[in-house]
Amino acid sequence: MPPKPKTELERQYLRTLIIDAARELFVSSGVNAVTMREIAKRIGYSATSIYLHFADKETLLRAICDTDFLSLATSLKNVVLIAHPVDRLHALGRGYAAFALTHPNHYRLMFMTERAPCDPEQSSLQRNSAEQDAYYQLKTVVNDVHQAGYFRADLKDADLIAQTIWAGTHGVCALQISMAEDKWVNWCNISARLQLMQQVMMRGLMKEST
Amino acid sequence: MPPKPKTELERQYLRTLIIDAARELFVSSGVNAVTMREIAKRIGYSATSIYLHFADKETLLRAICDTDFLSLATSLKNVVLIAHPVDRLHALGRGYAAFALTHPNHYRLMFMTERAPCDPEQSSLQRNSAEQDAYYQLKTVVNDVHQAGYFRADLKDADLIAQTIWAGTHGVCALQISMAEDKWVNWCNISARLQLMQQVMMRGLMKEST
DNA sequence: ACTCTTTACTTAACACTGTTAAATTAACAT
DNA sequence: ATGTTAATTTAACAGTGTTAAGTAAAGAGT
Repeated sequence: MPPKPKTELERQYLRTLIIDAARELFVSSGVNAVTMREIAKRIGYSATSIYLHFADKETLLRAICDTDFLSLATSLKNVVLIAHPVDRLHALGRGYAAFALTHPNHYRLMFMTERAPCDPEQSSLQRNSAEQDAYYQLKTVVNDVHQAGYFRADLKDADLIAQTIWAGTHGVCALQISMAEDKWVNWCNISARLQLMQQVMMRGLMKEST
Repeated sequence: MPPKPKTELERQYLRTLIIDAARELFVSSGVNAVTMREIAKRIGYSATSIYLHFADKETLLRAICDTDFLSLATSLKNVVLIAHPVDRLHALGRGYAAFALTHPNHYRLMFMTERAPCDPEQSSLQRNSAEQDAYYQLKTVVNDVHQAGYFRADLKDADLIAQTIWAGTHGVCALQISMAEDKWVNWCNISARLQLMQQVMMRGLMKEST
């Protein structure tokens, strides 16, 4: 049943219909379970129709990624309401980890999967936006803590500090996601691991107080 | 050209021939480039012959993994020669990161890829061996440092400490491997990131000295 | 010497994948 | 009524992991 010329809005609608179906599939069964034919079946189209909206599977996955980056940033947006900058940093870490562990498949796709490097030029997201760029959010809070004079005197590069904090949290989450079921290691409780990592980061980066 | 009955030794030889060919392929081109047919072509056999030695591709990859776990442990073996336990811990971290960054494809396969959980029972490696188990090596050194009284008083669980140190180093390496090319983030020098992480870990975990 | 079994291996085939080329069919413009 | 255009589908290609069925060589038994 072949239809009529479509408005831009209708195209947009179909586009998000595809993305949503693809999401749903891969959230529950991982990226390998997502096949073009399966996505198509879900939305009642044929597989080739997807190619009218996305150049290939990689591009489609990237589009999912983009919406996920946005939802990560959105979920972290409220930390700016917290008064004390160090508390903000803590909250950011907890929020980030919560996102990673409640959406492991998304997290894997966003930060752990081999993929063509993201080109900020052609992303739908805005860089250095407090609403859309989680890395910018982190860097902002790091800057706040820095300005407030909490970091050790020898730490001056906000990017370096931010990337180290990120790496620490990412390390705990990533190991949890890909190795938690592995019986070789006697894994401790994930909350304990997260908490100690936060503690270690803070103690390691900040001046010794009291 | 169909051959004759083979001795156990000949079977072993062919097995490692397959593993080596598969390694070579995936070291240079990543796991997706490794196809059964391509491996077979390399060693002059047909694809189905591989199934006489490995149940499926997953099992073959796991076998590669096992040899890589061994080579990681081997590369770290010499740190026991270092006299001071804290220096040992440092060296372990550096050695681990060096392995990760010089063998990114292996590292990805070992620690970042979705796969059926490793069952220690049927691994060819020995757990809790100073020569074959990198996690055991780490835990041993952590215990040494603990016994020498360097860790903060509230830190008592050697597994938790070891897993946190691991996560920190893993975080830096993993982000480097999957995101280094990403232009969204203004990445600092990888050595600087590694060094700061080590520093932060040490400062965060150990008593304040001098 | 001739069979018979076992073993190592290959070819053929299946069911699936992403992707492209070639129809098909509906709506619109003239 | 005709032609054009756009949305969609079916058919097909080249590739994947994997299995079933065949083939040929070596050795054992008589």
